[in-house]
Amino acid sequence: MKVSKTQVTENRLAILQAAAQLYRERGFTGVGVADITRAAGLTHGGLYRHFESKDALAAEASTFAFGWKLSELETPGAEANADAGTHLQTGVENYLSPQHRDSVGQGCPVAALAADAARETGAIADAFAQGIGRYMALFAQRRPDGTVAAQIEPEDRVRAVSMLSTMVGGLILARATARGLPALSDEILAILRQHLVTTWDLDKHNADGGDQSC
Amino acid sequence: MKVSKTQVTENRLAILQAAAQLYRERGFTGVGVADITRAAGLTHGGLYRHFESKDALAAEASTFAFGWKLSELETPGAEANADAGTHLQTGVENYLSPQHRDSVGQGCPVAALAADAARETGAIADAFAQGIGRYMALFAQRRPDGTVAAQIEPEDRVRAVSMLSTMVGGLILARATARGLPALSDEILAILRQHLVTTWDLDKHNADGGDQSC
DNA sequence: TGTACATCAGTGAACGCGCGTTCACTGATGTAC
DNA sequence: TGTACATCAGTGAACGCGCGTTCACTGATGTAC
Repeated sequence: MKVSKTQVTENRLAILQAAAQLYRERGFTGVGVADITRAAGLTHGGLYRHFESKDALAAEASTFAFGWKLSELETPGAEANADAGTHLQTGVENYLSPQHRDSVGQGCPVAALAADAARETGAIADAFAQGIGRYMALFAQRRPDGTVAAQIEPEDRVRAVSMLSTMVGGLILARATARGLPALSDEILAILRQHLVTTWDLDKHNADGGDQSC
Repeated sequence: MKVSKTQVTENRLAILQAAAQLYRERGFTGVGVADITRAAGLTHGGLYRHFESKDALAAEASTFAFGWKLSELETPGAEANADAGTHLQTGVENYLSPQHRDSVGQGCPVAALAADAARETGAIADAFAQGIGRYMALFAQRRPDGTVAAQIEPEDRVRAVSMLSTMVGGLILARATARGLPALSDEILAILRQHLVTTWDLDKHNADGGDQSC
C-alpha cells in the first residue's frame, strides 16, 4: 500500500535512526537489514525503495550518526544548556562517564565504529574520514578558556588531536574491560577525566588574565 | 590421514597465528573458519579437533595475540634490541608510526580488536579484559627515565592509562582516516608522537638528577 | 469539487549464497606384543 | 627389532540456517481531467 509523502520521509528517517543505533551497538557486520527495518517498524523488502544496498545504507547511517554531539550525553531536562554553551570540561566529563560507556547505541560514532570503518572502503570510509575531520576542526576551535578560536593555531590542532585520541581510546578501553574487569574500566574513566581537566586547565575557563606559571 | 604429534602441535599453532592475523585485519565477524584453516594450510573440517567452536578459537586467538609486544614493530635485523631494553620513547614512536598503522594484522591487538571485543561476552571479553589489564600493568612499571618501577605509584597508573588511551585512540583515528584523508591520518600520528614525548619527558631518560622545573 | 486511474511505498515469499558445524571416511602414526 | 592393529588428525561432502537481494502483488495516495 502506497503511503503519503510525509510518511515516506518519516519512514526513511526511522530506518536511518535504527541503523545508526544498531550499527553502533553491533558493528557493520553484526546487523542484518531485516534487524534494521524491523527496528524501524517496517519489513525488509521495502528497504530498497530508500537505499541501493546495505553498504549505501551503512554509509548514509554513518553520516547521519556524525550529527551526534556531546550535548546528547547531557542529562535530560538540561537541554537549555545547548552545545555552543557547553564548555570543554563538562563535555570531557560527560564523554568519559560510565553513562556514555554503557550506552554505545546513543554515543559517539567514532568510539563505537571507527575501528570497523578502518576496514571498509568506499562510501563508509569516506563518511568516517569526513566525520572525524569535522570533529577535529570543531574541537580545535574550542579553547580551554571557554572562547572560540577566530583562527586555528598549531597548538589548537595539537590539543584537539591529543584530547580526541585520549577520549576515544579511553572510552574504547573502558568498554572492552567493562565486563571482565569493571574496576579497571571505572579506573580508566576516572583517571582520564581528572588528568585531561588538569593537563589542559579546563577548570580555569574564563579566568581572564592572571598568568600563574611558576 | 593421521599426522605426527609434532605436526599436530605445529598445525594448531598455525591455526592460531592465522586466526590472530585475520581477526585483526577483518574483525571477529568478518572472518570465516574456512578462511582461517585455509590460511593455515588446512581444510575447515579438521578445525574442530583443535577447538570446540569458532568462539573458542576466537578467544584463544585473542589470548595468543596479546603475546604481541612493541618490539615486533622494530625493523627486522634489530632483534638484539629486545623488549626489556626498548625505552618508552622508541616504543611510542614505533607504535604511532605509519608502518604500524598500515599493518593491522601484525599490530597491537587492542587497537585492532578492542572495539569488537567490547561487543562480545564470555571467553572473548575475558581474554581482552585480562590482556588490557596486563598491558596496563606492564606499562605502569616503565618510567620515562628508563627505570623499571619497583613499586607502582598512583602517578605510574595515571601515566600508563593516559599514554595507552592516547596511543590506542590515535592509532584507531589514523587508520579510520588513512583512506579518505591521508594527510589528516599522518598529522594525527606526527602530532601524537611529538606531544607524548615532550609531555612525559621521554627524551630525557637516564638524565639523572637535574630538576629543571621553572 | 468530484471522479477515474496511474503511481509507487510497503509486503512477504522466494532466490542463491556462504556460513558454522557434523560426519563417514582415509591412511599414516604409534603402541601392544 | 619386527609385526599387527587400534588410534585419530585431517579431508571434503553434506546439513540447516540466516543473510542480502529480488519480485509479483497490494492498495492508499495523489494527480489528471
